[in-house]
Amino acid sequence: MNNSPATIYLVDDDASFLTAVSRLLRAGGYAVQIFSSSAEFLQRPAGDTLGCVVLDLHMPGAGGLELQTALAEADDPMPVIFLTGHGDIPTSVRAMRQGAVDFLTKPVKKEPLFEAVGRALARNVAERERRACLRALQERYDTLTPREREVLAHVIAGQLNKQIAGDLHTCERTIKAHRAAIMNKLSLQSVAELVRFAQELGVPPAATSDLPLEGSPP
Amino acid sequence: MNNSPATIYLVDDDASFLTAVSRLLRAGGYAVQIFSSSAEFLQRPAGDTLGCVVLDLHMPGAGGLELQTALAEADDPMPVIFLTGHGDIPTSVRAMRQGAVDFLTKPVKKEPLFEAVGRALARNVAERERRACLRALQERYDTLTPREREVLAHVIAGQLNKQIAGDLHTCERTIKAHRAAIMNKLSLQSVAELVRFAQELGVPPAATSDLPLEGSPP
DNA sequence: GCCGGTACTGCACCAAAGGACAATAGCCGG
DNA sequence: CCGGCTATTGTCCTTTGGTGCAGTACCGGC
Repeated sequence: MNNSPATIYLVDDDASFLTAVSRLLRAGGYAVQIFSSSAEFLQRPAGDTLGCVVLDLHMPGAGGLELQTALAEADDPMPVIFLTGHGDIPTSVRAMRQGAVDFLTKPVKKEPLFEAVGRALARNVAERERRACLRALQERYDTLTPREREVLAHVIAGQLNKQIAGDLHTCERTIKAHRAAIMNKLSLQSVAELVRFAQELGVPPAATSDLPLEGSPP
Repeated sequence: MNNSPATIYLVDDDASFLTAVSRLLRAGGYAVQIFSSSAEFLQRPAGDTLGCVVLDLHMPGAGGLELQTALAEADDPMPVIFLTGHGDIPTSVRAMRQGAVDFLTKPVKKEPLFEAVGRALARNVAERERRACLRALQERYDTLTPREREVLAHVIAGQLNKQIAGDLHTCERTIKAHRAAIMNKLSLQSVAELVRFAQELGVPPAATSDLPLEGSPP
């Protein structure tokens, strides 16, 4: 199943524990990188590989929860598994609420660890896929000129070319030109696809001055 | 803040605990209903009020986690808070993973309980709003005839009337009629709105036989 | 100063969508 | 058996959308 290189990032201040767990994980076919503090982990070269983080809770400097918070703000956050010797229920609850995949206690047995790692990696795969997809869409959107984006916003609001022209103080023909450019650049065939495209990216529809009154006031 | 009647459903097999906590919650301005077992709670008259559930973990019959699972399958699930005397970390993790709002331990202090209840109710409000919105949309969708739904699926796939007619083995005029009926019944003005409508409801676009080949093969 | 990109605009033409009016056929309940 | 609903189809006409061709204007860079 693991044809792509999955890396487990182990962060713990207990050296003997690091070696023991890393040996276990490597035996399971994972690449492992070890860090003895939060700071050390945060300074790692920013590789963009599939992986997850296994965190101790109590460490000198920033603790596990702080590190988790810091990680969550990355633009490509990896799933976090806690693995600690001195956990309590409130802490585990907080960790889970902040999105941890699991919260395990030392000494850890093989099966729960591997089960958690498996789930974490599965989640990371899904998230990465999702992000890659969004990035691809965003890249296409970025090729649009500012004016085209305005027109796009009005189109996905369901406005007619005529209305858009009114709102943007220009003529219908111009809107048609922008519209054609938009569909070309995004290589879409229909308004339906365009709406879904924008929906995915969270592009908001234009505030429609869409009162069903005939004729625009001067 | 609580102008709508929020009800807390307390489920615990310890009678003295029930009275103590219910008194505490009532003093905080909540309506409270108490149950001494999972079975008793599940047999309550199905009221549709704003509320949340506070569950003990260990009870005769179905335990808290089982009850949580059962609750999650209701069509109007209430948020769950665990409140137990004999919890451990793995159980709290499981509870949180299954969507619990919080996992508290006895004896419980006032602030964490009220904080959890507040969050649970806030979540319930948001969920109910969301569900009400979806129900409203679904109701409108339900007024469509089967044929109209087929047409809808093709429209939101971005197909032209002509193509839809081909796929449904009928003529373009008929599609236009259905389309008009759809827009009327749903009181929508544009394809863009229609696409968003369908998206919200999770109506899938029709599998488009949309190969850009001119002329349909006989 | 010329080039290229962006925005804007006009005219003409065709395709697609939508509304008005009308009609046929099947099915169901009273 | 009839009236009402759904599904279907037709014709005619108008409005919208999309495209080709053409031309103007502004702006930043080589």
